[in-house]
Amino acid sequence: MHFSKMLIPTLREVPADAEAASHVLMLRAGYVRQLASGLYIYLPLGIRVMEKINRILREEMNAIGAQEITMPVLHPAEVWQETGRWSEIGDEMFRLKDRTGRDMCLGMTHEEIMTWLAVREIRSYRDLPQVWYQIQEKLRDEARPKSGILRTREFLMKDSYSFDADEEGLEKNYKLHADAYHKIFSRCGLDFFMVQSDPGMMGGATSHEFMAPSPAGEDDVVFCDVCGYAANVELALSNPEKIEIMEWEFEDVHTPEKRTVGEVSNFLKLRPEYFIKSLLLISDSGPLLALVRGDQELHEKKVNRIIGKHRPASKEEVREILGVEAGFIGPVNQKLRIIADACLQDGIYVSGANKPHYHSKGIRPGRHFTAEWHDITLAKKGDTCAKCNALIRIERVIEIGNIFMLGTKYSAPLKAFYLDEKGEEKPIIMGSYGIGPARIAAAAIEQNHDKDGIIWPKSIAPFGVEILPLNVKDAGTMKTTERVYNDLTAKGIEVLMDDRDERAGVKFKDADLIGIPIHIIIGEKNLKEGLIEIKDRRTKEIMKVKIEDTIEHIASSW
RNA sequence: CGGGGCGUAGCGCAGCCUGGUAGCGCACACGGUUCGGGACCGUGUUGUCGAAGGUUCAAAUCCUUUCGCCCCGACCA
Repeated sequence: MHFSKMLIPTLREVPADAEAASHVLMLRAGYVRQLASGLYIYLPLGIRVMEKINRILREEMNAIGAQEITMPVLHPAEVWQETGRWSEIGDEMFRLKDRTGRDMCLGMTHEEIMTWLAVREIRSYRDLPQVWYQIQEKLRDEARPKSGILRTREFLMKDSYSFDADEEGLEKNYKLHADAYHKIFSRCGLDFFMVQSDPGMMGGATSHEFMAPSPAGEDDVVFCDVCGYAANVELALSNPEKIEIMEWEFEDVHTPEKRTVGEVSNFLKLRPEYFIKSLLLISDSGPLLALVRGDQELHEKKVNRIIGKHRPASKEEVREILGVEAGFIGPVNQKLRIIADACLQDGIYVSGANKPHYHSKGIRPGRHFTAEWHDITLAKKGDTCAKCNALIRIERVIEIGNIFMLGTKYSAPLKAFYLDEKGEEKPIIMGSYGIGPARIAAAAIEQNHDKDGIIWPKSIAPFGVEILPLNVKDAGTMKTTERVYNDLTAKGIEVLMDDRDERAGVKFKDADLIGIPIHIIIGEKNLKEGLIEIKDRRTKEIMKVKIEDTIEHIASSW
């Protein structure tokens, strides 16, 4: 491919709207352009990268017996109404009506439609298992598109769905997908790992996410380097730092105008770890008190799993329900249901005395109050592993893939049943598995770039080699360039030739920005000695090689 | 949806506070010199100042409304 014939609009300056490294570099190097918030145009270089990634996806999916099909992006509402998600999902779903007034939506995922197909085409246990996948656009009206192509409103997704007769079948397909995903992300040159995750609105019991470490990510993951425990902080279990137990006697202490843990802690000269933070929550079944240690944060999703939908009470509600101002509430003598973080079972604490401007010191959990004990705090630095007690690590990551065991969540309401060997009707057991190719590309850049530009892993680079003839007006240079270009092309290596009549500096800068892993530099001085240069984009090391040995050198480093 | 920031030439920005003929750099066009890390000199082209309404003799600038984009948070199959 000739550079001069390709649309590669590189930018010298950093676009004002871009923040994340991958976003800045994809714009500057001419891979994408933004149409509107969360909507991107992929330019020729961008398409090449996406196609490289998609090819790897297809190869690995086909290798586990998955079959590619395609699904419409426009869906009738009825299918989504049958599973209840039409009403469960809010503004994130793009909805519209067709000309006859029929409710429609744009597909944000395809469980319903895949199941719809399974309902019609799978009758017998003999038809199972099946794994179907597609690489198609998904549309979601994201509350906040961000970081370039990392979170967009329209995006490509490889989504596969497994259909099995029983749980063992599902587990097998789940494992096959987990293994395939490991291969896919390794082949794409990513640093990644698999963690336990919260199934969220997908439903189902077990799910894992594949995460690529990067400061541009949106999730935090807890790791234990000792036992290997890895989980999204959305559900990660951990033990807060242990504290020395103080043998205080129970007493009420005057704490005028001191309301927050910070204020009381300063006033009494006691570390926040010795406080119980009492929070009044309003759930569907009424008000209740949630207790966490003073240095901990309540984790809403964990609480959600215990009491269902809830919200924090307003200041007025606290006064109405508990009869005291928010800063002075505590667990002692409460008639409300109390859920408390498990770490509070041990120790002696300070908390609100349930009367204005007083706190109680010497509160002994179990004696002065009782509660339902759960892990309801957000895992944080300094906590120890819930499994092996080693110190945990927290890392920021980009979610690049996920796998869910769905069970019968979709097959039951949509009536996707099959007949087993005994002629009994049973629901199909399903799994769903997603990968975002654009996130692979973005994560690859986040993990592989330097101040000069992108450094693509070979497997997903838009071209294998870029040739830089420094002076296109020199006949000798161009003769050698053509020769090398043709030889490499004949070897099946994709080559970008910078045939523009530009100064050498411009070509070097653009080549570094674009990030093709190997550059072949052809200049007049070296040519006189029969040499060309091969440069490694990552290390910037340059090797001078005889013209006739070029192909061999490239091939051997492939 | 809450908080913050920004919309002026293709890109990056100044001008706004204190109203008075819209600027700078890059890019682009032409001429010349240059030619291995985003060259230099000269000449030139490019704008509904996001939009609407208002105040004023006069609005990029002040006021009101509105739209868009970015960041933080909430949310995120």
